Amino acid sequence: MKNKIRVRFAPSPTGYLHVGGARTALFNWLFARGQEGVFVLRIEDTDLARSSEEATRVILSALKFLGLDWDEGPEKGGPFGPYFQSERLEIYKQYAQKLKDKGRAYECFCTPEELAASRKEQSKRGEPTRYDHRCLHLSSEEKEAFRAEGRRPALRFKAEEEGETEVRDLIRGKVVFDSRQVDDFVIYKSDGTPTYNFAVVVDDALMEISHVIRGEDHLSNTPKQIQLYKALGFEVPLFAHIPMILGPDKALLSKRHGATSVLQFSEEGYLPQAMINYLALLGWGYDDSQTIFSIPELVQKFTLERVSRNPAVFDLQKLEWMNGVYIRELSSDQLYRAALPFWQKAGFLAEEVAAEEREYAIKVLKELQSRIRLLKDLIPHAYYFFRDDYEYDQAAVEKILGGPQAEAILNYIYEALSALPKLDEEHVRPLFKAGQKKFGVKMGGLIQPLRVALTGTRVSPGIYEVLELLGRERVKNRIKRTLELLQERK
RNA sequence: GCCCCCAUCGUCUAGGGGCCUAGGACAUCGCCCUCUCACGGCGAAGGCACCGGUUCGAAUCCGGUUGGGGGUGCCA
Repeated sequence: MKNKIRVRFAPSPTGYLHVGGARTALFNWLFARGQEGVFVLRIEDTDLARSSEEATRVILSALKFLGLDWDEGPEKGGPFGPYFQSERLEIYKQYAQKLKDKGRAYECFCTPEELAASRKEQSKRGEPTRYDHRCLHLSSEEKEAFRAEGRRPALRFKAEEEGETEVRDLIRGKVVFDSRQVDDFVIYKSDGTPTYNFAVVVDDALMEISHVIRGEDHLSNTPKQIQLYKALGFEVPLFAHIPMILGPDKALLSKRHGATSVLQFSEEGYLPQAMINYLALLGWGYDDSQTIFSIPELVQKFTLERVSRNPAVFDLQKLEWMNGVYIRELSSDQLYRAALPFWQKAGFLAEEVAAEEREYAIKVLKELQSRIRLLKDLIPHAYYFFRDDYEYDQAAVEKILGGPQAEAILNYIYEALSALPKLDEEHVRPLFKAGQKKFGVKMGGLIQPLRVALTGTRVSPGIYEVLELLGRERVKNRIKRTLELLQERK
């Protein structure tokens, strides 16, 4: 069981799961699934003030929405638990003590103000900002004096004084840092909780993580962590730092660029397959021609070697396009199930849907399927299929129904339709043909006024489909209502 | 300030010395299909940041410049 591939996703529950985190989770998941490895989920909630259970729940449900299932972690357990850092505090304490015993950690009584002043000085002199070792050789008397002042010490790691620290990165190759860049950083805060850099090393080592796949923002901190691994006698894992995701302005993607929460995308009607496919393509590519990948295909084809090194701009338009692709791939039953919550929310369908209504809904969906990119588009696009109280688009009324013949045309269609045995293309088409001659217009000259009358808009599925779906009663009522509207306008 | 990473069409990318007069996808524009809108089909425009090397030959290798991103916290 040694040398088994184990990866982890370790979010801190301080908010929702954003697309950057989702992409990191995805790459870990793909790597694990493709290598028969284990995907661990660990919650990094050491910052009690900012972490919440609610955020944890939201993150879990976002991962579930995407279909990124974990082998060990919350709700699952596993042999390397607990998987919440807040439940591992005793463990960190032990390893901190170990460092102290080895002389690789020491108490520091400096105040934040003192540290800031020192950094400012160093920066002014053009030197790297690092801890000045002020508390490295404190005598017990000096420590007592500080304690008497009421100062609580933090614990600092005694970093290496010289040499180089190498990060072996599967995506970037060997990255070398001058060890002097690594200062004596804090591993335990004065409030008695471990810092990120310390807890992450202890956890990754104890959980036997073989590959640390995470955002590039962690690359610069990696030498610190490697020094910790070595000081603690742990084996150093392999790293893979994946590029950041940026907004259109090339700044780090954040809320101010719009929706970045996975669950929010779900609420707007993005499909998980589309999210996965799009996210996979942000920072990873396969060959020169393929952009649509099924999830099994991604699992099979994903490799860290093909992850790109440069940051990627999040392109919402491409995601939307891709969502449209996946919507068009859905079977009518799948599409119905996806649409149901949206139409129920809009009041188009009841909680319990009768068989007949379901059948009607599926027919409407069939017409709308190629016309939408997000499930939420289904609400405005389907309004007139479910409700009679649609509004008329003013521009459409002006332009299409404003002509001198509009009333006559609608009257003609009203009469002609009433006489037809069935409102399908076969029966209706000849009627339009005749109308063309009668009014000296093209097909559109008849169809557009009818469309506006029936839907209130200039955009809809084909007119024959609309007629058939609405049925004779509704069609007649709507034409009549439109004619009344035209009367009023005079 | 110091350190690290990165650099191919507007965007995501293919490319890893000659197969490149640089390929694909989204977006844009045009044409076709057509009752509108989509879908679909066809086509166009658009890029190797710059400067030096190395080489018979550089998008590809090396160095520098510039630009972007990240880190530098008792946040993660």
